[in-house]
Amino acid sequence: MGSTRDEKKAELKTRLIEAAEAEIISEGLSGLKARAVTARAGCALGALYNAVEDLDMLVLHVNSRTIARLGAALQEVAPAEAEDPRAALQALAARYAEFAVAERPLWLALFEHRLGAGREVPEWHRQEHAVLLEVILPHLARLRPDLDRAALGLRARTTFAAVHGVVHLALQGRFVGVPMADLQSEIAGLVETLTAGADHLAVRG
Amino acid sequence: MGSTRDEKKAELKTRLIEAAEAEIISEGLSGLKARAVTARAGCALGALYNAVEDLDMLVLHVNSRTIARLGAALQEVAPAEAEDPRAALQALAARYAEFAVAERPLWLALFEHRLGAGREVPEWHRQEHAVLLEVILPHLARLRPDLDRAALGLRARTTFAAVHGVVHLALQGRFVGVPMADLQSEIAGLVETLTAGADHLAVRG
DNA sequence: GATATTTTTGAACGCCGTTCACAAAATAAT
DNA sequence: ATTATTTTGTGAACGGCGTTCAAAAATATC
Repeated sequence: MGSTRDEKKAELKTRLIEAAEAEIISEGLSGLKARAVTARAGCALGALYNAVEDLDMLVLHVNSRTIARLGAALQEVAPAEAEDPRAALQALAARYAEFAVAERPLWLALFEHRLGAGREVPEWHRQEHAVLLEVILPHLARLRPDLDRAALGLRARTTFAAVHGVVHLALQGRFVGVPMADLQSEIAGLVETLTAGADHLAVRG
Repeated sequence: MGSTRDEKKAELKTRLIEAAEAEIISEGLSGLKARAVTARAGCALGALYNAVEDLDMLVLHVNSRTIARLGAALQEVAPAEAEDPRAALQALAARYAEFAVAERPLWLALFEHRLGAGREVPEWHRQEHAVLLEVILPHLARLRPDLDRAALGLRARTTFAAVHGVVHLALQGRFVGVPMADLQSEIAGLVETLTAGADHLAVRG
């Protein structure tokens, strides 16, 4: 049995990630405590720092799982071969908001977590966010045949960020945010305006 | 001298707010420490809790000043009587992004600060954010005469949040964010698309 | 000047993330 | 099977944090 050690190590890591996920769900990201996580995972406090670098990295692993689920949910709703790009973008935005509302604490952790001073998000995790742009890109490309690849890449980021901003401010309950009751209809209105404008600008050149 | 006491009390509070502002600028919101603030303000640690409720409330006072400056900057750039609503919205969005870039730590504090569990942002501070919507509303109203007052109020929130989202993700340096070098041009493109779409939808009904 | 009130002070408290000397366990070597 | 070696688990201890509070200093009132 040359693999028992690595197996147990990986198992503990998984248990810690799941415990952290559960803690974020019930207590929020700011309520995530090393002692509570290790207690829930059934290990000693110090074991956390053997399994992962520190608490920040544990959050990154939770976020990694969340974004995988989010990406899957988005890819499911609007395949790249979909006929109508406007309908596809509407479906994507609606699904994005649904996910954020349904999994609020985990979705918030995705965007509100900050690494300690001077530390950089590792590249493997940065790349996981690419799916958020990839699901938009093909539909946006059909809508704006006048834009080149580079401009489309930027516009995909901008379009995502616009919808994201509406969802984020609403979920935070900020004064300037849209009330939760109007979130889906406002996002639909925003995407309608964006796609109408895109169509108009593309046709005119 | 019947007023010396209240004067000194208010003076200390001001000094603490200014010290907190300076600390946020140099260390970021997460680098704000009670000991550093009181040292900079030239008072004892405990004095902070006599001047304000706690550190969170001190941040709220800093945010109050920031949003006043931001509101003034926006009102200056696009008076409500401006002729062209599309140009006005472009100018507002550009100015918003400029302010965020120029005062990054303070602007971030405005949107990333969270009160401790269960606590609510006091109403006086919530209302201070209204200016962000008020500067948009008249121009949006001209662009969308088909919408009633309630729908316009919601759409102002949505429009603000869309631009805000692009700026926020860019300033955080997130993977999905637009590169800082392209921020202004992407915001211009977003507003162009939004206003073109709004115009199109309003004309058709 | 004496008394009452308010403000200032900084040591102390409890909680936090993180470390580390040590114990236990698993693997390797003999 | 026994010993040696390496890895993993443990939890007390550390330093830093926001916050509190009894005592001291400062100010107001008479």
